[in-house]
Amino acid sequence: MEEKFNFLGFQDRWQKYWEEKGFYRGEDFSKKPKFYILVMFPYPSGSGLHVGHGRNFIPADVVARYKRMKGFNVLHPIGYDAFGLPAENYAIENGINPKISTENNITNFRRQLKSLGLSYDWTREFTTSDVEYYKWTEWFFEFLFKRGLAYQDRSFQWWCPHCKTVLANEQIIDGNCWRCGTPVVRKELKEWFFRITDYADKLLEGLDRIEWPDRIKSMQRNWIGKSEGAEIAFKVELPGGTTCEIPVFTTRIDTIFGVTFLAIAPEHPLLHELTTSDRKEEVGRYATEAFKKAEMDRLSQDREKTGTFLGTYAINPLTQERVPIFVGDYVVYSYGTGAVMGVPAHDERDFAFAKKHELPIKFVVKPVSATADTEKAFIDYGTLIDSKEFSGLTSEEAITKIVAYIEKQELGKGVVKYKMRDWLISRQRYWGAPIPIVHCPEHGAVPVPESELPVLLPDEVDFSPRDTGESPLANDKNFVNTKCPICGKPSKRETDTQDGFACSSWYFLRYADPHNNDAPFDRAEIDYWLPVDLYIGGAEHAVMHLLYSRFYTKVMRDAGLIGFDEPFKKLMNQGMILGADHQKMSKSRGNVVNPDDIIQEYGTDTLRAYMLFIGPLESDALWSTEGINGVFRFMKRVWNLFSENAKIASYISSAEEKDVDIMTDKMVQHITNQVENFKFNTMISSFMEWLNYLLKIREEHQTIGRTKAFREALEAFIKMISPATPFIAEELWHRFGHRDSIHVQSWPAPKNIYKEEVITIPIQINGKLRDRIEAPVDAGEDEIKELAMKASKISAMNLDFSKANFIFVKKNPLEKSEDYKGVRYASTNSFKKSEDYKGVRLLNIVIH
RNA sequence: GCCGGGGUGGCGGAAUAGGCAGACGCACGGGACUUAAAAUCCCGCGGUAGAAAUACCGUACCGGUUCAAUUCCGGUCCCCGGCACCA
Repeated sequence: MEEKFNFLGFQDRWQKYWEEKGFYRGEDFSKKPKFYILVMFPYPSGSGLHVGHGRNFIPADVVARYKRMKGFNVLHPIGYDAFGLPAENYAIENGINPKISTENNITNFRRQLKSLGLSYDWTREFTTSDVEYYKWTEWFFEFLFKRGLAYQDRSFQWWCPHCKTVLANEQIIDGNCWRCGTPVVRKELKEWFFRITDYADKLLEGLDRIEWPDRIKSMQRNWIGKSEGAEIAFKVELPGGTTCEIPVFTTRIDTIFGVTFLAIAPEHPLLHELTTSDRKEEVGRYATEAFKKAEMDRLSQDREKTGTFLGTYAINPLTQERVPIFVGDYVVYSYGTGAVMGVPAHDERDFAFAKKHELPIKFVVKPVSATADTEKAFIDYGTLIDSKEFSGLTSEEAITKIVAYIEKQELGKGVVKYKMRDWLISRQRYWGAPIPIVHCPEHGAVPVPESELPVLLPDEVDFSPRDTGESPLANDKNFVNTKCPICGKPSKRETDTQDGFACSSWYFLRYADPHNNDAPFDRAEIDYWLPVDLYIGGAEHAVMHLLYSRFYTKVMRDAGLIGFDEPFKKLMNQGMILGADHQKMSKSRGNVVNPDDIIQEYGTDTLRAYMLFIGPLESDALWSTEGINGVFRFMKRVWNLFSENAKIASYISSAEEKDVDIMTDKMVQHITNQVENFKFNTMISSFMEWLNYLLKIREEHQTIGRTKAFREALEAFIKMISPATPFIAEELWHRFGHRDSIHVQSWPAPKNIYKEEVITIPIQINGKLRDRIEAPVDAGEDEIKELAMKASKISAMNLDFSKANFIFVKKNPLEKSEDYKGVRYASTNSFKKSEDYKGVRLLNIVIH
């Protein structure tokens, strides 16, 4: 009886061995081609890893290990995104400094990551809350500040009453805080922003050059929200006899002849100036109501189009018509100019507003074919009517011509607007990278001199957050009080800290040169390793981390700090692992599965193989105990066959060796293809098929198990499965008598000693499978035709082949590519053309 | 509403680029081994009809192109994700 599959007996041993040997270190400036594979680094929470984390880390590790075997110099690093609220909240509740709890959590994370057999370069590990790291996060703040990309602004911000901090627009999901789900409220505060909007166009353009999922690209495009239109000013005669102008933004300047009113947002600065004295009370009441409503009804879908007349009129610059001006809360102040021209005939919202306030509806664009329906807005492009000299033009033509006209007449201009806002980066919390700014009564916001960085986060602080919109750091007099770097006058330090996303916006660069004390990184190291070749992480960061990182990268490139402007060449989003209740795994739901338990029961290799087998990398998958059992059975069968075969000392020969060799070659090609295409679930299936084949042929032909071909098949198998199941592979490899590690072996290539001689060809009659024949691999069409007509099931059909049309589907040898892309098939519609191809793969006989 | 993705057995899923639908695994049913159970091994497993051979139907639905469609085209329905009064 063979030895039991005792995985715990060798896992730790090999883990130590690999680390001592340093196999997984990325070698700076190696002559080998480099491959940088990165996973989104984890937040080291107190609850440790759950199996869902493996959904990301394990496939990435397979790629890293595969690439090493393919001769690449691989950089596969890991670190911790450690600044953030959970550690701080824990500190508040338990009085333990976040530094301590973070260190403890990381110790646990590191242990768990190692137990998963992940082949990280541990020499490059860092934590964003390390002084050595956040010094450079501060440095980057100043870098942006000096380039005019960081500024302070006092305005209404979204405040999370639970986290007691402001949030960036991207960090509000459906009106709630992205972290804790608490509804956010408006608060007027002076905050720090990064001018990401300056990069809107570059962020948009770069998306065309990177290999990212469409979903993420579309979310970013959506978020940036570029729209091209025109800005045009409407003149207003004010009650006092003076005049002013209200600029409006529109993407439909072709509808300007249909303007019947103007609407401005309640926040509009000209609101009171534009209101006649008899309307002041009413308008004031409306504006106050609107502000209140803004807090409550943010989410309501179809809000009523409320508003009220200001008492004043604006002049349509193209028609000189007088139109009433309204205030209406359906106008978004922060977009465009905060004022819109009301064209009820051609905009649904304006239509609803006009109906409610009994304003005229004037159609100036008619549909090209169908007749106009005057009971609703016609929002499509069409042909202009009643539009003076522009009548008869299509909307497209009219937009170009009217923009040209207003530019010539200096009434307005073509402009581009974005939905994206600047990134609000200050947080009123303790556990983050300090903002290295000193507020001097004379010189204003002054950056701390570079030589004095870092501004250290004080250890002894009263962490309690405040509702005032101040950071707990404001409690620490020693921290706050300082001198102005310019004039030396008593000044106050900035007490807000940076958004955690500031830390993660450049961490992928730091791995190239993680211990540099003189700079965030050395340019040569960056030029060697970056950009990241493959980045794997969750889709929840689509418009946060992934957008911010691209922004940082582009700024650095513009400053000449680095030589590329897109940090992540290829991006993949792993799906989530759902608990037994079909819900996302989380501690609060109580459906988490701890990898420690799984490893104890089944071993790391089984866990890894199951993670790969569970489904396509990008889709969500349900954790199932039955499922992992199936994979465990597979691992045990691998163990039994291989450990038994390891005892064979001398080989005999057998007639079936050729079959085994052909199968090995097929599988080598097939599995290589699957890894290259990240099809890990079918890759594991292929190993199962391969094992089933080996067990079956050995069952049928006792001697085959003792041949060289069989041993070679097992060695190819074990090498190729080693990225997925590194422990069992290493153990069996050594049992096969090898002294070196399996993880420094080369990836197998097909041997191509034998070619298949006979293949099975399916025979269809009128497109339906009726029989199969065995034929020589390069049999000609006539030969196959004869065999097909004689095939038992076909001949039993008594068909009249004289009128039959024979369609031979063949493989095309010309298109067999070098890179194991597999054999490709071409269907051939003309007999003439089919002469160019060899090797019939399918025959369809058409008889009518 | 707009954008993106999807719909295949009881379940997870497979089918590389139009060519054998359902690989592989789970669950289930039957059998072997066992005093018995677990473990392991063998057989079966889309639907309908049939004792069986086999036939017909079948990849959300309707239609089209093709010798051949899960795959391509047009339309419809449904599900998931994102954005949403953005002018």
